[in-house]
Amino acid sequence: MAARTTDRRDRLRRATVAEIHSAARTLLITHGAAAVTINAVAREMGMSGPALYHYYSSRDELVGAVTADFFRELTATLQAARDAHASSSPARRLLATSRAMRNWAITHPAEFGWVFASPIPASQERRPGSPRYLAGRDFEEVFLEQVVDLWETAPFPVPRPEDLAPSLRAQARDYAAEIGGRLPPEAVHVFLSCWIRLYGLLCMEVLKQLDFVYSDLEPVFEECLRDICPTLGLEYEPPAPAR
Amino acid sequence: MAARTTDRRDRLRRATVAEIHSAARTLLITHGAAAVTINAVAREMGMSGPALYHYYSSRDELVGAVTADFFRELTATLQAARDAHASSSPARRLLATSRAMRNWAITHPAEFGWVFASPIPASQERRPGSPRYLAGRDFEEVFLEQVVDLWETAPFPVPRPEDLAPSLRAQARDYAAEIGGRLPPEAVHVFLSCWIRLYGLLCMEVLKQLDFVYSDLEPVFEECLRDICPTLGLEYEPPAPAR
DNA sequence: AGTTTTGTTTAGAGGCTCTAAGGAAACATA
DNA sequence: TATGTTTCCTTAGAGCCTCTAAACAAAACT
Repeated sequence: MAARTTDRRDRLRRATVAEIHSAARTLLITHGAAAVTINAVAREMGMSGPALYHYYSSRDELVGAVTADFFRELTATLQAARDAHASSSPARRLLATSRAMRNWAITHPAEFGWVFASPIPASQERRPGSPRYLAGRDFEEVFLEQVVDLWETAPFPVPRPEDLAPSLRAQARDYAAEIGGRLPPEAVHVFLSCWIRLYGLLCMEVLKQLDFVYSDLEPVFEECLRDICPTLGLEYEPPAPAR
Repeated sequence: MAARTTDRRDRLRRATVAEIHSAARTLLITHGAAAVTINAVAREMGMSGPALYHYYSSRDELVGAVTADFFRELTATLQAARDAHASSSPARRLLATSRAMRNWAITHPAEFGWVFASPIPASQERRPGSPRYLAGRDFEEVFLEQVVDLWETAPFPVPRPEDLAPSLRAQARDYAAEIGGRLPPEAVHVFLSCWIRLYGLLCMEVLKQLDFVYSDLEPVFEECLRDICPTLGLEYEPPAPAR
């Protein structure tokens, strides 16, 4: 039976791919990004180097696939946080989602750093259609959808169109179209302002650009959240104390 | 005469070091960070690879030295911008310095990216005392000194100490001590909040983390400046139009 | 049973970092 | 001026990497 054996092959291939990713991740965590080489990954799983080229056509492609994995894991974590607060207020839900993001970042520093200070920046894997790109979209969507929800139920204040710089307005309009017009350009701009602050802070934390002064950035992060809340018309609430 | 010939040797050595840095920079700009290898740099200047090990004991050390170069160049640019506005208001001076930073970043994307998304993150060159570390200090100092000046002539509002999270207060106090007590901890915190926003935005721009929506970040940067100004008790002024 | 597809292996070309050993020039000194 | 020393640079090579090519085993299809 063609279908069954194809299935079986597929299963084996999938298992191998999973093992490759797992080996790569182990190497990343234990020996850093530079240690994730085709040869080392193969060695880790008792194979000889060139065999991996039957699964990925280059090291960059492997890196991109692993990155997409991490992205998806982060996205799933965010969705779980969101769902755990499905019946809370939008403010509490968005705060929980944001905190889940930082929590994943600091509990998975190697993975987060790998994704965001990617060793493979402008090359192959950032083009539309790549696994990495698609995973990034889904990630972003978790926040976007909550802001859309917010916008529809309790619209936050936005600047007048004429107060936005022309080039900014054009770019916001393009993006608004790209997300299916779920937000008007001005609301897109507010969303992105918040996003930049949140995301920027995490990137700096993970790139250790603030080490020279702050080692514990949790209160800085909370302050950032507190700052952002009014922009989205939300009421800040401190995190639930550890239980 | 011993002194003269030693001088001569020193001069030659310095010239070679300069040529090494220049070759490395050319490679960085034209072929990206990965192309800056010991071998390629040597080849670029008609030498054979191992010769470079008479100047730097490892690739990492060369990378660190070049990074420090870039840092110093950026710092000099900032100082020039500051000095060009020596007689302007503190607000105008600080805005000019900030804009000079972004200007250097976008006119030298390879160098800025090299410095901030450093290919050599936690390793050797980030320890205190390294060229890279010292250069980073001088860089930071350009902004710090202006904020100190501001604090002394027109103190900006700061949170009450009891409004800062305890761990934050402790960290701010340490840093305040490190800069010779020129700012009280609360003012340190305000300074750093601004710094994080400015610097974070530039890092994200240069890491192309915002490409998915904004390609021209100039207006976003201006908006960030406008946002920061009141925090430091300054009046925002738009940039002088290009002449 | 024979053919194709798939997964793997070894061999190897060409790159990299970095060490080791040797030669040549410039300098210091008798 | 002749001799020793320091400095700079070379080639050789070990060991890592990516990636290609060719050979071979095994499973799947016909």
